[in-house]
Amino acid sequence: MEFNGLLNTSLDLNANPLRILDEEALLPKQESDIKAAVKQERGALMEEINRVSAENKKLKEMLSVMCEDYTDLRNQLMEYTSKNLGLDDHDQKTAPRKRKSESSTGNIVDRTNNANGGPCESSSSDEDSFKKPKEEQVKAKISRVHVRTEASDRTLIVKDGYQWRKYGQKVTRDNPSPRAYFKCSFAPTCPVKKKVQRSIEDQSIVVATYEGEHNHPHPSANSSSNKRLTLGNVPCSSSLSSSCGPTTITLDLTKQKPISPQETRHPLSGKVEASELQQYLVEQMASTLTKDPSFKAALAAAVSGKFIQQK
DNA sequence: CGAGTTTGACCAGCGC
DNA sequence: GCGCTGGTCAAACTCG
Repeated sequence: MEFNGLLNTSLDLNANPLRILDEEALLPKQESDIKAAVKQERGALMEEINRVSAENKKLKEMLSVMCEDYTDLRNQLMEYTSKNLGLDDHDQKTAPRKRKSESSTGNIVDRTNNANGGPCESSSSDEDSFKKPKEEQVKAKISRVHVRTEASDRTLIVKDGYQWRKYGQKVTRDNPSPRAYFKCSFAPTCPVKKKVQRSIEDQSIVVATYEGEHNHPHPSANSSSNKRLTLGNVPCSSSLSSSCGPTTITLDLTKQKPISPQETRHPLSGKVEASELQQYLVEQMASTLTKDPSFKAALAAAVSGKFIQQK
């Protein structure tokens, strides 16, 4: 995947000495020592340009390596996902019985036939296969969505367009953040449940786990709001973050930038245009980097360090 | 007043 | 069998 074509990785750090030189060239200077000093400064600045250019090139290379790694990982995920779609039954038969929980491995069970299809649904798991004999044959589809919210926002609200009724909240053992339980209240017969809990690793990320399939149309199918998180009948799950667990998707709700309708589909749904995906990812990466104060600070320190070295 | 939320109690599965 | 834990229930409460 070629991201470089989409990215202008040049860094304008206001370090362009030519502007200064142009101004200086306009000044009438007759003393030869001044000219010599200017010459010397020009040489130093040209050297600085070379250094910055080299650094820029290095950063470009790093970025392209990152992009290649991402592409590799993505391809591996796609292969893994497509392979596993047919392996669920076998895995379940050979697996040991386990407690009903996704906490230890992060795995989430999908015991149905993946009727949602496509690379979005995935994640076979061994657990849960022998327990709950009274459980219905139609076991709920389970998918997981990671949603990035403002860190200061302590509410456990994931706006996915559906209407939810909270029926419980519990503090779990392995996460100090409470877990909220929701039922779909849009249709009385809708069996879908949702669990929402903040990520233990990153409190700004809310993890929403969906169980079941809505038996009614999306309530906001015609409205533009809430479309962003709606990835099909049940919010689509796909992830690069977990190679063997449930597929997940991380969405950044802290950005208010309007998005095009194409972006409402998950990039890995297989139907989205590759160029759109590229652009989306590049925007996400750029946004993340520019928003990161530590990245900015490190960059500023590196650049200022270079200037100080010159003096 | 109805719908939604909160929260303590209860239940069932699991490990020891 | 007991204790721990996650999931659910339902009465009390809040809010529009």
